[in-house]
Amino acid sequence: MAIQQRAEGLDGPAACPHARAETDCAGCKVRAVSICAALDASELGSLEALAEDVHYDEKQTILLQGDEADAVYNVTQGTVRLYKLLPDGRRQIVGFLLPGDFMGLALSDHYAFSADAVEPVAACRFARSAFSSLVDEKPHLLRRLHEAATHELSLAQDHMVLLGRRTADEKVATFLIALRERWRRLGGSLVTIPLPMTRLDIADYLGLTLETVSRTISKFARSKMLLVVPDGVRLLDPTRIEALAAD
Amino acid sequence: MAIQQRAEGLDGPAACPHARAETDCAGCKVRAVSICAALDASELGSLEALAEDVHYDEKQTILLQGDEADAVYNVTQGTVRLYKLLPDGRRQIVGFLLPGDFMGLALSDHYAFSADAVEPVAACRFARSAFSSLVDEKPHLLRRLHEAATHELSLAQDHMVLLGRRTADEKVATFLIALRERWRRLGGSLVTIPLPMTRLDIADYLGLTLETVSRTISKFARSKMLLVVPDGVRLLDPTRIEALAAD
DNA sequence: CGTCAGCTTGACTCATCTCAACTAGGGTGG
DNA sequence: CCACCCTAGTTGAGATGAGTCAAGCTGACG
Repeated sequence: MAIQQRAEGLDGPAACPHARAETDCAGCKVRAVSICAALDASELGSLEALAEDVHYDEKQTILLQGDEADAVYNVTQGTVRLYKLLPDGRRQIVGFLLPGDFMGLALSDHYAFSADAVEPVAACRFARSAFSSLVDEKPHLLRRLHEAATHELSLAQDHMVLLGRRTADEKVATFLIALRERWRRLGGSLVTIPLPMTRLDIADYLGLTLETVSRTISKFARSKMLLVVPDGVRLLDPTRIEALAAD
Repeated sequence: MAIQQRAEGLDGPAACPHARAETDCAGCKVRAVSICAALDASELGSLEALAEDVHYDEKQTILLQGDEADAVYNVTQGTVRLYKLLPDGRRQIVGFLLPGDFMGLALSDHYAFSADAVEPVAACRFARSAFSSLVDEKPHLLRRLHEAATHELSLAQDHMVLLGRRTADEKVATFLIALRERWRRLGGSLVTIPLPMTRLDIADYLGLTLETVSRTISKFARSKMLLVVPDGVRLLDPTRIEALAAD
């Protein structure tokens, strides 16, 4: 089952956040879908020299908003939530990272959001200064980074539409369809959508409460649009969900 | 008064969207705050050769989502709204552009949003192909573009927090304080905030209805936090508004 | 076997929306 | 020059989608 597949490959108990391990870009499963695809074999070598393989446990913090941005990351396994907090604790999740996704596009001095592991995560970590120098040397890597940033910006604008103008039903449906598409690109199923994040995570991503998310998913299940399975949902009538998610 | 200042300088009745006019980058009032600040005098010359001075009337469409992206723009005067529409007509404004702001950061094939003039607008228009070539030749221009894109992304994430997790009062207060800061950088007043956009525009930016925006502003006025003036507001008690906008 | 985090469901509340009436300017044409 | 209209804004009264509070369920884990 697709859900279990994602948990495989985590090499043993070495889930320490700073485990040094030899990085193997050539054999990297997510290279084709990541920033690294911009590089040729020799450039990959210089990137590999910079990379440090790091692992994080479920719920472990990867970085905090406001901290000095001393590294950028490329997620290779697991799911990461990126979020911002208001002073009183209200949280808005601004995105989920899946394998192949890059964190730290801004190359700025301080992180603009916090990040932690939704489930066990593996990532390539690059010292910011070294990565930044590499970017300065390789304009096409910068171009790729810029493309990634503007793609992110476009997704952010789509998410604004969702947060500002869509109903709870539409929000949940849109979330499921978009997530299905992302898993599909990573070789996932078209009908079973893994949901490694909690209902609260989904709620904080969609601008809802966890109860509303739960009720909405239950309603979809009651009307036979989907089936709730452990750590995910299975779409029974994708057409109706897609209709709710339209545009 | 700051509000009238912004209307000045529009050269006469030539408000046709494609009026050719000699562009004068060296004497440009918004150069220091725009993308163009990345260029030296000689580079400015090659940019100037590409630039076309265009004007738009109030409410005039500048570009439409989905259209082939044949140009990028730098706004020099006026205010532009960027927005996305849902199939049933619901609208989310994803941003307002003020003088100095760049439109078309993505350098992509098709526009991701629509844009029209809130009030009379003047802009420098660059053919995308020519601009893209210039970017390829000048890595530091690309770097500047990337910085602008990641800054936009950061603002977009802040806006997600606002849309997903803030109350109507907080939304309006945050909008006013952020807009004041933007006008201030352009030499505007600290107490009078010009609001060239309608209540409906503000509502569609904040994920509210125009009635809620109007009521909220009236409430702020009733509690002596601000004074409603023609085409804007004057802050009487900035501290309390800032408190509502905190973080 | 008890505890606890995650999830579901119900009953009730409330912030915001909807519908509607009314006011104030600004522009236009008779 | 005034009457009309149209857009923008304000305000009220009532409706409602989503939130809040609370109880209970379930499976994982020590």
